[in-house]
Amino acid sequence: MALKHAILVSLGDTPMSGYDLAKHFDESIGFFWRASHTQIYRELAKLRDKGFVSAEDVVQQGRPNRTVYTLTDLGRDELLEWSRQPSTSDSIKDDFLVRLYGLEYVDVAALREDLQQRMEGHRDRLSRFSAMAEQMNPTTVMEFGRLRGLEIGLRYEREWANWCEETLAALDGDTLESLSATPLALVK
Amino acid sequence: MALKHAILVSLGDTPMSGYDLAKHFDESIGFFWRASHTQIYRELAKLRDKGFVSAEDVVQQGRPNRTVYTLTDLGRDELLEWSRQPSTSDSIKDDFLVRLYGLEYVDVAALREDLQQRMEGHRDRLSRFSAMAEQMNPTTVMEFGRLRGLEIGLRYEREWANWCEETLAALDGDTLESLSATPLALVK
DNA sequence: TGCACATATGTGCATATGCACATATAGTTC
DNA sequence: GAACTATATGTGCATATGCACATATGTGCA
Repeated sequence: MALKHAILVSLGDTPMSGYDLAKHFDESIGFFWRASHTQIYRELAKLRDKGFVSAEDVVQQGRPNRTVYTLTDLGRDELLEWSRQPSTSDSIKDDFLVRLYGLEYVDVAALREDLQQRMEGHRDRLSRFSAMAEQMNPTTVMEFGRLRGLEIGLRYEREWANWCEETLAALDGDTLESLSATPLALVK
Repeated sequence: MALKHAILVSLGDTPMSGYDLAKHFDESIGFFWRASHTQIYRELAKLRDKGFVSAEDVVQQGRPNRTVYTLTDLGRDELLEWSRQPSTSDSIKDDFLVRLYGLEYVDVAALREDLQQRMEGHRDRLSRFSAMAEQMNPTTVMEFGRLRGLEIGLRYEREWANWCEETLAALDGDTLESLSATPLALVK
């Protein structure tokens, strides 16, 4: 379970409130581990109880008060220990691919629209990641790691976007209809 | 939630027991949606209660009896309805990438070994998927969908394997050590 | 005045999921 | 004979996770 560790790493950059973390998860580290604000608040309470982070209330004028969390030395130790365990990539779970697997049972028109949406999403993220990667110029170990992470994200989005385009073309054409007639047409 | 639908689709191919399904998930559809046998048995009970599958006890000699499940018309309806909802790709959750994101806090030697393991896993699956794809020769709509699924899986594994190799090379070399001196060395 | 929005932090409930464990039959291997 | 493997189906418990909702402050807008 890395939510805990994703939070600790994020707080290592700079102390943050739960609200800040939620936004941070939406933008950067969220590509590797997404989380909702409810989960973040709950996890922060646990981390504080264990002493991995320290909490400080900050009074604000004009806005509600914040609780700002800081990574402690104990938290750093925890990160080091965690990094020595083998990583466990969470299983892939993709609704869309299950539908494709059972193509005969699904509404192909709906699938097409879904595919279009997907493609646009992948393209958006691809251009966003590209722009981010271009701005990066690693001078530290940390920046090197983040650029590598961005790099795999970029390739992931690129492959998916291309795959969506090809699949859409095959579904939009008469490939499906002609399948029984010319079975070899699909094998490139 | 597609576990339910992954099961229904699988049972559409051929009636199966929970045990069969668990094995099936380990081999084919599991690339898109992994599940443990406990989860499968629990889900089957729910699907039977809803009438999406029918159950039949099969007495065996020499081995424990089986309960074989068959997709019903109601199950088919459910699949169609499900396919009309927009798909929800489950969030990416990768321990390893979180570690890379917080590279300064982790044990790099351990990370290297982990990376090596990952690379081998991706290469194994890549060759397995390649072999499977070569054997496929789609003559039906269903087979077309499955080949497309295999295709994205193949690309996914290929990109990851390559990325692992590059990252390993960077970590094995003196890239990290020389970072402060030659910050531009990493940007290809 | 009322409403939506941004900030900020949570609770309750249902479901998902994994791990350890339980149980039973029968063949194979040491 | 004991241990191990494969078949076959489950339960109990803890944790993870998301959705809906609650609460509080202040700003901008119609």
